[in-house]
Amino acid sequence: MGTTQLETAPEPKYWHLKTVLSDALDTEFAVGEILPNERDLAARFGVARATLRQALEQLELEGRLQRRRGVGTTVAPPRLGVAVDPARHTWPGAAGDDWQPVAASETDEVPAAVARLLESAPGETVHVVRRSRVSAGQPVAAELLYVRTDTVPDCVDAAAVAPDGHAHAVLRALQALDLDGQDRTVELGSARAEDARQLDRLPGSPVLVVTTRYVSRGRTAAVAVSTYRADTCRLTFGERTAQPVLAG
Amino acid sequence: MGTTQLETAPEPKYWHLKTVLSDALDTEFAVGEILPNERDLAARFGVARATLRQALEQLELEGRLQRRRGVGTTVAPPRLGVAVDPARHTWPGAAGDDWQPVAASETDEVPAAVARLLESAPGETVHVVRRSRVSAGQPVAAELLYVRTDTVPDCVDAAAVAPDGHAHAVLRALQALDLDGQDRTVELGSARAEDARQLDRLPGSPVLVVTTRYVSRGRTAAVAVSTYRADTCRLTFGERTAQPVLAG
DNA sequence: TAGTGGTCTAGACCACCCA
DNA sequence: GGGTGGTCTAGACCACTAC
Repeated sequence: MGTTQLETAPEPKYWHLKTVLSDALDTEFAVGEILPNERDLAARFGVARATLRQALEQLELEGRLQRRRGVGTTVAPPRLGVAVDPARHTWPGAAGDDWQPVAASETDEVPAAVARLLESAPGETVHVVRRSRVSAGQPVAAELLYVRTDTVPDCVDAAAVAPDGHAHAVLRALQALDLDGQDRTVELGSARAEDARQLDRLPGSPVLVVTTRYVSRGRTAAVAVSTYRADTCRLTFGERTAQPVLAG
Repeated sequence: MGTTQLETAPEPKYWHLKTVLSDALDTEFAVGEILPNERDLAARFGVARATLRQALEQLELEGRLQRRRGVGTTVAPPRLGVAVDPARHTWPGAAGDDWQPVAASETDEVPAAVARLLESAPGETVHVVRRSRVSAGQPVAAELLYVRTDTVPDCVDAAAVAPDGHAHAVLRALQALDLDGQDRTVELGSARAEDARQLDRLPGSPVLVVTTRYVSRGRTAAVAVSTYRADTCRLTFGERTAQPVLAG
């Protein structure tokens, strides 16, 4: 055994590539700068395009790169810190929140997980309000807010009154109720078609799914499913919002 | 124009495959059951293995599947709800927390983002404690806890005293301090080699990175970077821990 | 040793953006 | 129309697990 090989870890090519590219991004590129195209990069590193893409995908996942079909690959700015409920225990739609209602309707198509949280019977209809959150000029999150019909009884006819009045009627009705509290979960998901469109991403892009439960009079009155772009967002809890990022 | 084609959305094959597989998982498979291998599945659906894998990767990302090299692909159980600080404002290592110290040392290799939070000078050494979190019998998170040396001055020599005493000495010293508060961020990352090993995953697997800042006497005393398995974990904030999942 | 998922290749075509 | 990233193919070999 002449060859002393300590830890001949056969590091995958794409992994090594990712490291090299990551270092290059730190030292040789500025935010917003366009990288060479994938075919050229692959040739330069002597790998197949698929392998190069595997490295780029990881870097995009970590928020280091931004890729747009027909345009190119650019160096992404640091992730945007977005506050998830700034410790204000308020209903959605309260004065000063960062969401804009987009549409609203009444439906009985409630995802099973949401129906369970709402304690709604199968087939029971609920209000559903689609909202959008914009921060620093770009869309960061899409939301579906599910509200039990019986918690906002005054809204039953309000929908018919104004063309876009339904969303506002529901949100306004919520403000009048007591809010006992809220709790929240965060998990990884992939953007469904409609959310992806709203977030200006491709379907299947990684997203952070925040599920918020609003409790009133000891019962779950509403459930919000908020879908944040995982590539560009850093969710913040508490006071801090400024600092950049650690990922990867 | 005889062909009336409303929205001929050319849905990618892997996307459609994902939908089909997802439905099949709901109706025809039980948790823990082993799927046919990738080559057979690809043949059955008439696609290349790479395409089939693209669908499987998404389903794994959403926590629906679990894949292990040399073994096979199994149906994953619902994601595990793990509480991220149950609203108890305590130092890490407080009685009853779910973390186990693994190792500790003093180092000056502090990630830039952490150094910024700690307000530590470049080259300044800090204590770093590696911890592990196990829930329901499986590892769910790996953590690196960075503590300013000057906030726990009694630890300088404690490290030499006991073989594994360093970690405990640092954690014990923290308990004696006043804790003004903490704040937190959550973002998507990919597991680095050491974390991946600790989490029983491959390097690069998607993880949820929780960065917690501990403030004492108006200064940042410690920063914890906790890396949770994104495929198996749902982070919970607040009281709720039980309910299953919505993702994808 | 046989079977699994993980990596990699060298092509091809498509959808999209912009000049 | 030319260039970009996105999808897809049909192979090959490797690393790991279990028998």
